[in-house]
Amino acid sequence: MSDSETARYDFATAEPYWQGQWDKAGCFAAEDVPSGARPKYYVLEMFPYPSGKIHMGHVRNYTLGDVVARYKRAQGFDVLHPMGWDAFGLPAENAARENKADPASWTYGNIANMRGELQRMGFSLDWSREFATCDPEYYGQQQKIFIDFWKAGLVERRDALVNWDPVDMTVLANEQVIDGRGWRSGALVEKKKLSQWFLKITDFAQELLDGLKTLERWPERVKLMQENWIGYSQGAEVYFKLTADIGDFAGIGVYTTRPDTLFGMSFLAIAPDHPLAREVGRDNVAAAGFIAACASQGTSEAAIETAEKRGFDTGLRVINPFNGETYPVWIANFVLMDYGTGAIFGCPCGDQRDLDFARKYDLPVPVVVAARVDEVPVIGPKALDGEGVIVNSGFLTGLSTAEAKAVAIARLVEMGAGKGVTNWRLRDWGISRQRYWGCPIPVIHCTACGPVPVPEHDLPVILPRDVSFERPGNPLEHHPDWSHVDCPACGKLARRETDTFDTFIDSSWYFARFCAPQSETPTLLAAVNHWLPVDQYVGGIEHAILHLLYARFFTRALERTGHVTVKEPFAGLFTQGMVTHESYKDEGGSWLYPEQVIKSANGAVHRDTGLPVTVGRIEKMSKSKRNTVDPAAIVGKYGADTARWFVLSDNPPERDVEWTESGVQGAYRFVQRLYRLAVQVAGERRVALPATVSGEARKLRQLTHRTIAAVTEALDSFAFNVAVARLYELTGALSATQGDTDEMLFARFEGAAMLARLVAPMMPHLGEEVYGRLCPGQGLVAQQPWPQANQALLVLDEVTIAVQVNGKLRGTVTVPAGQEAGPTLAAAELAVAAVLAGQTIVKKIHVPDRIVNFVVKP
RNA sequence: GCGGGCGUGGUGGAACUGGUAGACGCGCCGGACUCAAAAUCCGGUUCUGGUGACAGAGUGUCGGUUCGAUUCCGACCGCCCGCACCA
Repeated sequence: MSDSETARYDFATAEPYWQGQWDKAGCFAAEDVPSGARPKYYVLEMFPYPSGKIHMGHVRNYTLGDVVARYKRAQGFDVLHPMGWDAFGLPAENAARENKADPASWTYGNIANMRGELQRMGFSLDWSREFATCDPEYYGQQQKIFIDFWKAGLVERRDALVNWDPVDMTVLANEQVIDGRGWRSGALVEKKKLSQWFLKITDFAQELLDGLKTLERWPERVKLMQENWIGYSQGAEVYFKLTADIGDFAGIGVYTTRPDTLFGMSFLAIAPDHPLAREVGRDNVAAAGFIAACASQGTSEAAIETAEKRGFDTGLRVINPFNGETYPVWIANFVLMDYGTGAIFGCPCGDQRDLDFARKYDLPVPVVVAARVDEVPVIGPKALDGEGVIVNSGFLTGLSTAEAKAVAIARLVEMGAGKGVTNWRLRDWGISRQRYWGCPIPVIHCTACGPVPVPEHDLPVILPRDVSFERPGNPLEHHPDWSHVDCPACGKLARRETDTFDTFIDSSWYFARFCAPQSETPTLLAAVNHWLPVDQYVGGIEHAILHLLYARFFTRALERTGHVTVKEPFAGLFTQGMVTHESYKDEGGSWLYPEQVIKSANGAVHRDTGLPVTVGRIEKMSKSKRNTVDPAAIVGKYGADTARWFVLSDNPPERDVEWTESGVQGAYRFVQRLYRLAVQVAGERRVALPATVSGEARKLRQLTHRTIAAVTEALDSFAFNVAVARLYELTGALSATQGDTDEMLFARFEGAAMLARLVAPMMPHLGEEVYGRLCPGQGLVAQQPWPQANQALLVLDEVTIAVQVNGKLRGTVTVPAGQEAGPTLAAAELAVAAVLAGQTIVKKIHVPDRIVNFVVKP
């Protein structure tokens, strides 16, 4: 055999060929409502935004999911593994403004290109389920869902303050406001009150919190982040009477988690945008000035001055219900209007912020918390915000802080001055966006009837394509006639809502639509009933809160409105790390692409100029730093399997992986090595399993079966890098074997065939190629069951165990596996006789098949 | 500030419920093949001392529990992530 010529794996031919074979055999197609009896497994990766090209993050994300999908399929599961496009969003509008491109054409063009790139990776996807969220067939169903939510009381319309960019004439998300200016226009952002649609996620706050406990296969830190975001807190609402009414106000409601410290009150503070503050500002110029100063604080100087607490004494006084004394009312910049009631009672001894404030304005600091009853502490610069004993507090004195909370609340209720309440950090979800490229909100505004839902027979409300991006602002508002419609209720001329949905809605139910993407209802109950929840969801940690929380809420709302039958969408979640790369700068400080840099022993130089290049930090691949590697180029040079193998092999998938050229070359070497091995073994004489297998051949068989067990365990626990290591090991051992006895030929063939099947979830094309050569005519690896380790071969014949003296390794001894203590200890003693000479053995420890330890003294 | 996580060779990392630390990959060193190169194959590679068998040290630092600690406990140092005046 001329191995140098024939034994070169031509991935460029093989990869498309096997993709065609899978397609022809329908390997990855699932049914909406399966007729078979196989158990179901739904694998889903977060679907991509169609930016135009796939990047390495996609390669990693979809490779991880694909390994799971292929592995579960081999284990006999009926696997659903779909793909689609998160296709609405601002980049399409920006492209329209910059290149005069139509957002729809731009988006669908990008999708076509990315679909091709994904298909070249050989992912085991059911492409017949593909959809884009900008398809009217999808977003029309979403409009139906919205109307159902509305009918179920989960939708509200109310005024809200938004970040308004006066140049772009659009609403900005918080993260689009940089130093108080719009990220695109650079204009100073205004706070503007707009009538907006809200989904009542807070109705589910308790359920969303409790539900986290049921998510056993979610990363702890994601659950913790959601828990903090939901922000459960328990406390009391306390009502303070004003000594004199002002306007319509006779008193102020305050939320506190520390009703036990009410006797330690020093002042009451309200938020600058509290209605009472505005009332005070009406005829108090100084107060109005302070309030205005606080309002502008939200912008550029905010970052600098955050720590500085400032206040304004209104001159008003309130009465503490517990001790009847009066306290001043301040307006304070650190009190937030949208948490609790927008007002606090200040207890400087038990709260650091209150203490800072009291010190600054020279307010009293009554001491009401102590470590012990008989010890009244002196308050320095630190407040006593922990647990303790209540002192100087009338009927609460002597109680623990926990007891005092309950007693205080009971007394407040008795007095009619307050009650125990639960508070949440979570806010309702504002879903209106003044944007074009999104799902139209299916509402008609009538001056007589108010907002009216678009009747179901008029759905979908289709996004018009004849829009102009010449003017700033939302093109839907400028459209000559789109918004002019008759009111569905009274028939008079009315106006269509021109806002579109937050695109997070699009991704909040796509997993349910994938179960039956052609359904004429948003979901097909029989299908979602079968497939949901998603068994394994894979995506980036950056979605730990928003997307994953919205999807959890949406699923509960869909359940309430009868669209799905589960409460949690994702039973298992895996969050993968980022793909990183070195960054490079030339002498002028400009970023360089990796392919512009040549590295040698004396440092890095520019490919064209030969000038020195600075090698910078390893950072997440990003276009701005030019440290990107294009998957298409890698696939062209090394093939899809090499790219897949590399992203799996280098480190645990939850961590960031650094893309290195030498690492990829290593992966490519392995591809070729495995292929050569297979060609060699395929050319050998084929024998049946001999009656007995011993010696080297038996050892090889044992390694093969240990590898099956180890790879199976590694895949079950997402330890793909460990699976890779075990496969390298088996390949190395197979290459090293010699001899052509029947037993060796059998052992080698078995090892190679198992290797093909074990490697197939990770490198599916090579797996087919190798399996096809070894086992011609036996079908596709993609349709083979997962190999089972032969238990008899997992039991070792003999073991080499460590022999320690006083816990230090002094030798090893090889004994039959499972041998009992007596003979093992005797052999061990012999092995370390030199060390034991002249010592007295105090104790002999024997852990079967593991270790022997002699405790000695002179 | 609050909450969470992580520290292992030159490097990415492995190590089951405490039981031979460094699997496997990358890099590096040496060798084979070749006119040469590429490709491939073989050997070595934690550190220190020694030609060597071997000896000593070693999983961020210090201490504890144990026959035995990368693993368990305590304190400290460093790095990363999330939230951020949430009353």
